[in-house]
Amino acid sequence: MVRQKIEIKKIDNLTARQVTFSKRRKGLFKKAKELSTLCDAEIALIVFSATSKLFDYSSSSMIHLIQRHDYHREKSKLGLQPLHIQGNSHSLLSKQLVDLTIELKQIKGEDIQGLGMDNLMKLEKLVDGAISRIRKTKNEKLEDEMRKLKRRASASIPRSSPWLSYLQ
Amino acid sequence: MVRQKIEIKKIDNLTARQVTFSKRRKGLFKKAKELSTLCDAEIALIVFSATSKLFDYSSSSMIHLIQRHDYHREKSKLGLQPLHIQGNSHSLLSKQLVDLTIELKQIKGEDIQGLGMDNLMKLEKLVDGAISRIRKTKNEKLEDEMRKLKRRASASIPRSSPWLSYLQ
DNA sequence: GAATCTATCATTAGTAG
DNA sequence: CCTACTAATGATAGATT
Repeated sequence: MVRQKIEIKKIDNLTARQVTFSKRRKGLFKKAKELSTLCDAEIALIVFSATSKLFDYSSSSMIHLIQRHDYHREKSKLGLQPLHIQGNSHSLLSKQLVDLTIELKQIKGEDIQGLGMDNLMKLEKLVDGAISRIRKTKNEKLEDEMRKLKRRASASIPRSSPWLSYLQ
Repeated sequence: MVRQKIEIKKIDNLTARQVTFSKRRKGLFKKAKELSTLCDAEIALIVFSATSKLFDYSSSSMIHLIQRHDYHREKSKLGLQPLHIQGNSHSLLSKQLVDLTIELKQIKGEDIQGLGMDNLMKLEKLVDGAISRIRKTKNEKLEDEMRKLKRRASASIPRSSPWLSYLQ
């Protein structure tokens, strides 16, 4: 038989429904992954079959995405409680977590599309500072190692040894 | 121009990425709804754009699905706590908070005395990547502004206007 | 159930408005 | 930010194994 266009309502036939579920589920997950890759989006997808089997996918961590989702709702829908976090200390923690996560991502140079020029320049300055501190520390450590090496060397080798003179 | 098959990796061009995001996101939500209807499945879909905008869909209640998801994890991954339902998740949250805070400090180049050479070099690499991404984004934004300006200019000003020719 | 096939339908890249 | 267009790619219904 040739393929028919189907109407979007529950498929009556059990076997046909299961087959379609398996095929379309696969397609859906594929599309979700593609969107995440192509457009740098964070995606969480949860699917329960009619028989309560779980299938899920998340481009990063499911907990993080779900918390971010809550956080968003909390912010936007005035005063609406985050959905599954009880008590204020908890939601405060979760808010801090989301804020920190965002800050961290931005410092890593991710999720910065939404920033304006001014914030981008602030970020650049911050990261510039970071890298110079990191390099400074690296150099200090290197010099430290050098000094140790040198001390050990001059203790066990005659001072006149020519191949170490460049350290002195 | 004729359509090309595209490879699944992050789209470079900012505008193209946004357009594709909008189109494919629409398609993804449609497919999710269809699957839910056709096969009687429960589905939750959360999408964050690169600019941190939230889009979501749930065939029933989001909270219900998320809790069901947690419950499933709890059962299957021996003893792993449900992620955001009271009780111990509090300590889990605060541990994450502490870890994140430390990571953030170190990326800013603070509190790095205790690190070894290997970790310092990893940090340097990370921050190097960050700064180039930040600069790239800055440039994209600049170019975008330029393009807009240019378009507006050529639309409202006779093409022969000499003082804008450098933009063309 | 899963894999394969293929005619058909559905989505979308590239572009313009 | 949409909407619309079109040619091409991609997904899948229905059947078979």
